[in-house]
Amino acid sequence: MRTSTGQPALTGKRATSQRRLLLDLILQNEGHLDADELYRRAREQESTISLSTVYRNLKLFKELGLVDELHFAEAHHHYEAKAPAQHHHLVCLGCGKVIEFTSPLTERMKSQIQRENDFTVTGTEVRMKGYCARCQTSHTE
Amino acid sequence: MRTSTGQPALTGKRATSQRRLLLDLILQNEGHLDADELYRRAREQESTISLSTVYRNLKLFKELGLVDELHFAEAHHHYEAKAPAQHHHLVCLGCGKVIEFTSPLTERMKSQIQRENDFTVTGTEVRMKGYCARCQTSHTE
DNA sequence: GTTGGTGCAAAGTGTTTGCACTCTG
DNA sequence: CAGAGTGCAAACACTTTGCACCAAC
Repeated sequence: MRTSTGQPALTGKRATSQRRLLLDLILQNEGHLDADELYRRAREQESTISLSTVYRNLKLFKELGLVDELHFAEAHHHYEAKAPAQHHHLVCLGCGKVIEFTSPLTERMKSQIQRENDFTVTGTEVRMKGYCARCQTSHTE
Repeated sequence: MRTSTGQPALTGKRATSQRRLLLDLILQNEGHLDADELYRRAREQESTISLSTVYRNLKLFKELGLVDELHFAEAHHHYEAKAPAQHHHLVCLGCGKVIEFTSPLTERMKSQIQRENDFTVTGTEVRMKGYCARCQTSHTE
C-alpha cells in the first residue's frame, strides 16, 4: 500500500521501493521491531526483499537519525522510529511486554549528572525491569 | 595467585579452579569486562582454560546474581560484579570512557513508575551518552 | 564412584560484506 | 548511463552445545 506518510529526509539517498517500504513500516509501527520482524513484514509486500537490505537500511536510518536502536537483554537489537518526545522502557520479565513511559525526573537527573561530571549529555535512556500486574500474581514468591 | 577474596555463594556448585579464578577476576576488577577480555586475563593464570568455560560460568554467575550483564551498543556484552549499591553509566561518545554514577532521583523515579503502571520493578538501569569535558572541546560544533 | 564441569570442535545466532546485476536520479 | 542500492551466498563475530574425559564432592 506504501502509505506514504509524507516521508522525511532521505537527504541525497535514493528512494528505492525497498527503502521507502521499510521506512513506512517503521514509522507506522508504534512499538519496536527487530530486524527479522521488519524483514517478515516487508516481505508481505515485497516478497523478494532481502535481509541484507533490511540491515543496510536500518543502519542508514540510524545514521540519518530516523530511528533509534535499542539494546535489550536479547542478542539482537530493536529499532523504533525516533520519538518526538523522549521516552523510556519498562520491561516485564514475565511476559516480555514493553511499556513506554516518560518522567520529568529524567530531565532533572540529566542536569544533575551533567553538572556533577562536567559532561554534555546528548541522550538518556532509562530501562526498568520487573513484573506487570498480571505476572506478579503468577510469579508469587 | 588466586586472591581468594573470601568468595561468595557458589551454593551447591562445584568450586573448580577455573570457576574460582573467573569469579576472582570479576570481583577484583572495578570496571566491566567482556567475555573475551575475561578469557584473556584468565588464560594468564590458567593457560588451558577455554572460552566455553568462560561463557558457561558467566551464565552461571548471572543466574546466581553475582554479576550483572550490561548491554552497550556493541555486539557483545559486558559483565561487572553485582554492585553493593546500584549505579548507572555515563558513556562518552568521544573517547569511550564510562563513568559510573548514582542519583537519588532514580529511586524516586522507580516508585513513580511502579505506582503509575502497577508494576513491581526489580531493576533500574540509566544510561546517558554525551561528551566529557575533554571531548567537548575537540567536538566543538 | 557419580555426575557436574571442562576442553575441544562443531553448530548456532544475528549481522556484515563481496559480487554481479538493477534501477534511481 | 554512472554509480547507489539490491539479492544472494559466503564470511563474520559472539555465543552455545555435543561429546568424551576429568576431578570435586
